[in-house]
Amino acid sequence: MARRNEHSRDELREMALAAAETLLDQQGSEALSTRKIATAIGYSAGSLYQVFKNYDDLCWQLNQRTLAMLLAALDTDAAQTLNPGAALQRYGQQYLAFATQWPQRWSLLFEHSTPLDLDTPDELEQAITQLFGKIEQPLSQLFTDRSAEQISEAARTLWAGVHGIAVLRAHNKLFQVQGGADAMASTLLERYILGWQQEISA
Amino acid sequence: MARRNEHSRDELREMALAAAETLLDQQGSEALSTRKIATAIGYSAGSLYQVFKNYDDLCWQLNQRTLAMLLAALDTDAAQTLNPGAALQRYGQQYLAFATQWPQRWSLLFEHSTPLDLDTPDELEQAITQLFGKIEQPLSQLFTDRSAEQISEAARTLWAGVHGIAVLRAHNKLFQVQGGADAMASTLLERYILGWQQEISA
DNA sequence: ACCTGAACACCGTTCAAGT
DNA sequence: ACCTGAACACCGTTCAAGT
Repeated sequence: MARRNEHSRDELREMALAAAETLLDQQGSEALSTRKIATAIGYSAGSLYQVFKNYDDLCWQLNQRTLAMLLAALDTDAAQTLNPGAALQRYGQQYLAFATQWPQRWSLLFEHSTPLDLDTPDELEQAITQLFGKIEQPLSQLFTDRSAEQISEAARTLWAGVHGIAVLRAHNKLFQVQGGADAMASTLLERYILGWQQEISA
Repeated sequence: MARRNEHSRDELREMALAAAETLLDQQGSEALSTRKIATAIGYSAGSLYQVFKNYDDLCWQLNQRTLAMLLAALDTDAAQTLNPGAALQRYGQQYLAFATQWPQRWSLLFEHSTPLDLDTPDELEQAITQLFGKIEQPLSQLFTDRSAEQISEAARTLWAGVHGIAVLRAHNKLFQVQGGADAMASTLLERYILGWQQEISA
């Protein structure tokens, strides 16, 4: 049957991704399925394969959108008006706030691992580089006489640290204190920076 | 058919968990299934429900075993012969090494989230408390005049930080430098401690 | 060209029926 | 009491057939 052509390929793709995001937010990644997405937009499951290579590809496209949202949530303009230390603190809080606001999208972004592949979408890599760049900027203001490699390693370390706090909070059961994540991220950043300055002066 | 009774309940349970671990190590959590486990031990899938409440329960029991292994991998006896800073460094390296050696079991432990449940196995909570205790011990040697709450928060923060590094390395694509994780964990611990000492003396 | 519905090979889970 | 095999309600994916 059928030859509806009511929607262009791009429209279909957009509808599918939007429906997937709603399902993801409401029911979690475990409950997400091609059949549910198709039903939600009034198409058959087979139609999705016009627009997505497979389910894995669909997840990557979701993750790309999530990463774009995350980058937008890290407000670089406002950070640049602050002193470097405060800018880092602000990024950390914004990162934790994002993970709180979009727990399911954020989980999919970091837990969906493509099995043994060559690809790793190029646009995703670029977005991650952009994310690190944001953190490197205030760091290089604070540590002017450190090499780019050292700044880069510190940015990755601090981001991993805040990420770890967000991960453990997202999976609950690891902190009894409820509002502790913000304070933990704050002291992590503060003490790391203080400690690094100490190293330099030594 | 059948009334074999060749194995006791405990034997069946042990066989199933061992087979599940092998499948998990070889094919990852995505490919793990009750049907494959049952086939591997020569039983029907239905038999597993004698011994496990459901698939989720099976995963929890796997995770409990993984957590016991992890605790054993953090060698407390040896750490106590070291100075506190070195002991923390050693725990960090052992944690990263464990995540490298058992990537699939370690992933399941931290990514398997039980959906909206009341339970959270008690034994798991206890094991986590034990894990934090190991980190608190050297920390309280280094910071004798800090409260138990402050030591506890620092232990959780440092562990979350090292965990974040392990998570991002496990999912690749976030670090170009390959051997960087060990160095990152090392500087994270060192600078945090140095920074905290700075705070105190201020 | 676009879309569907049936088909295939998988899931977790239950339960009547067999020993 | 223990265990199975069929059944049920789901999956992702493909593809002949329809418009």
